[in-house]
Amino acid sequence: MLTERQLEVVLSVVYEYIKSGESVGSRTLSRRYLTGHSSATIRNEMSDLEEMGYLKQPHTSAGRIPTTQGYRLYVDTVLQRRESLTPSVDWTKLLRDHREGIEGALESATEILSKISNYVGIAAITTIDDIKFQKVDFVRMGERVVLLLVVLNGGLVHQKIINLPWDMSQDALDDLSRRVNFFAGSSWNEVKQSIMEYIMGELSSYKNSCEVALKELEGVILTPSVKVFTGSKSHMFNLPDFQDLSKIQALFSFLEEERSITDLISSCSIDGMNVLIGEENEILEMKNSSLVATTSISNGQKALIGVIGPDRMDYENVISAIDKVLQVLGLDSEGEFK
Amino acid sequence: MLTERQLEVVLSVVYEYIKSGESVGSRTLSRRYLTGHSSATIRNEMSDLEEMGYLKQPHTSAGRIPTTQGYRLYVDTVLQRRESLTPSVDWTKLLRDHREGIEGALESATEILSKISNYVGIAAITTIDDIKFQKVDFVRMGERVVLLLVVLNGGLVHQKIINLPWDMSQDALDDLSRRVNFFAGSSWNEVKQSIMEYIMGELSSYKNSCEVALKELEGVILTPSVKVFTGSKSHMFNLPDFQDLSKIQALFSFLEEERSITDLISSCSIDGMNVLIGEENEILEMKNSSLVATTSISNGQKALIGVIGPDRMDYENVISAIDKVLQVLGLDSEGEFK
DNA sequence: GTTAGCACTCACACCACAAGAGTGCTAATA
DNA sequence: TATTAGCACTCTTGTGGTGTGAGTGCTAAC
Repeated sequence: MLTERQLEVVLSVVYEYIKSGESVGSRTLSRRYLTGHSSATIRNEMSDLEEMGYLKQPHTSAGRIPTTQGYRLYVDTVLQRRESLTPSVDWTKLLRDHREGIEGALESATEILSKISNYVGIAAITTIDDIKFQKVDFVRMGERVVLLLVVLNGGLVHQKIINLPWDMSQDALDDLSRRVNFFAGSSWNEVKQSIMEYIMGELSSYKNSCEVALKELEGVILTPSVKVFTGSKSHMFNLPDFQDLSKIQALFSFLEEERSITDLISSCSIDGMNVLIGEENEILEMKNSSLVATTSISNGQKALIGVIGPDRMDYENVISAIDKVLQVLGLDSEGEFK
Repeated sequence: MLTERQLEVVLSVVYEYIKSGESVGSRTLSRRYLTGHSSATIRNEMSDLEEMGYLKQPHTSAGRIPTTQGYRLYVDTVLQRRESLTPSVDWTKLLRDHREGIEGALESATEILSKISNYVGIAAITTIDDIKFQKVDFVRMGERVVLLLVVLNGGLVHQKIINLPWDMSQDALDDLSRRVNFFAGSSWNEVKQSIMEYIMGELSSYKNSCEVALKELEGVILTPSVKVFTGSKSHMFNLPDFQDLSKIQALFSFLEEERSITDLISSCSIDGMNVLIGEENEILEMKNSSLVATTSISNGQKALIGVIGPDRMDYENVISAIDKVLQVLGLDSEGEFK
């Protein structure tokens, strides 16, 4: 168990290291944070804390930097003490005019988070079980080629090109759409049966094509799909943590793979603020980086908004920034549009 | 005017420099390319060519590297010698062949180009004058909130959230959609008048809201919009041209701004293969980079597919890669490519 | 016009050296 | 017993000198 003073040493090292980016020496601490103690005393404490796993030295005879465990202690303390701070930025203004629907809103959110955190904002939205559709549209693009548009309940729009075995006129397709849309808001399993009956009856001349169309529709609705958004990234080059080409390349190629981001996201199991620090991440490319993100579920969709940055991240600011963005988006309360 | 031998020197320097990435000396040339001449002779030629602006020295007493003018000579020679492959591409076919519509097809194209060229594939599609719509849909998302979906003639899908002054039921919205869709395929100016009349008559109870809705629709249809896609980029870190952090940051932040890419694209005026080398680019961040891209117009849309890389780019490969990608996208009717 | 020869230049890698920051340890101190 | 001052030691970083190799420019000979 840590003494009060030891805790203070760890927190000070983390705080100072986050601020400066350089390893923290005993003298700095004794002058700025623990003014009542000499550097020698603190040196002894630091030595003990290194043995306990909270601090480490980048090389012999350098100052100390936090380990993942040290960051963890800091973050847990911060999260415990957290009070919603007053925003220094006019968020509402930034997000008010997201005219591009939920996807546009998430994209704006990542952009804002990138800007104010100086790290990389990310967001994702995925459908979870028993999603309902709000509107379906079949648009004839050419002979036997149809564009399928599906608006899901939360406002997500999916599009897919499908090929039919037999050509259908736009009128016939409209007929089909109308029939399907009659069930808008019901869950797919309820819908399926009655539509099939209808096809067998009134639309039987297009039976094959309709079956294909509905099969595709079912695929779009039932297949859980993820959409990922990332904010601007190029300012990461300026961080001292990424002066090394290979490090920043690792991060960038990681962020480029949608697949790897969805993996990362799936490790956010807590319903609320998730903080994954450095080595706590399963994924190799993230061992040097951290993820702070909140998840929230509404309308059959799970959304995630967060920030990826170096493990030497300004967790306190990032956490409150995410809080504020969520608040403005209204995602923490209801997934409805205002 | 250049002598035969001078031309050969320039082309050899460009070729060798593209291959090796290091400045090319007179001895290398005399041994590998112009075996009939001594290094001293070539030194003299190089000195002349430097004065003429085709070559330059990174520093005194180093070998020569091409100037923009040198690259230009090389590219023009290559382009002249190339057997012209399928020059025009039917973009509409692209759409049919890909599961995710034209946007998905373009995205795949950038991914493929990134992979096979080792630079960055880019693509863009933009509407040009008098675009026609194929289908319009108004979907009620909440009180006075409507999702507007527009499918343009080429298969581009636009979505936008609009706010109405008065609430409209989904039935009323369907009514409106149906009426608008009656004119699918006509140009907007023809449509506008008759729809307005209809609103004034039969839909007059929703007059205000309908006017707003149509105004927004008009905006979506008439405002020229650009969609930009970029392929994977992180392999660019491996190029010797971007070992400098500041250079690669410049490129990445450039590629991150959709705005700047559209600017770049608009400078591709030739209908066919455009090559913009280094300083030929208007844009500051591209002075060190080059763009190779083809444009083509069909269905009221202008599409572009190309590659961005360092000015020391393997133009020959890139040009044939783009040719090939276009060919595959245009000819393969089953549409699955990897 | 072409070539051999030679002096010169510059980038780069290597080394030694000094300065500075910070540690660990020991002995003195409250 | 806990704390502190003092000191030797370690390691990074920056700097200047030096040697090497690649390549040029120039001149004189072919």
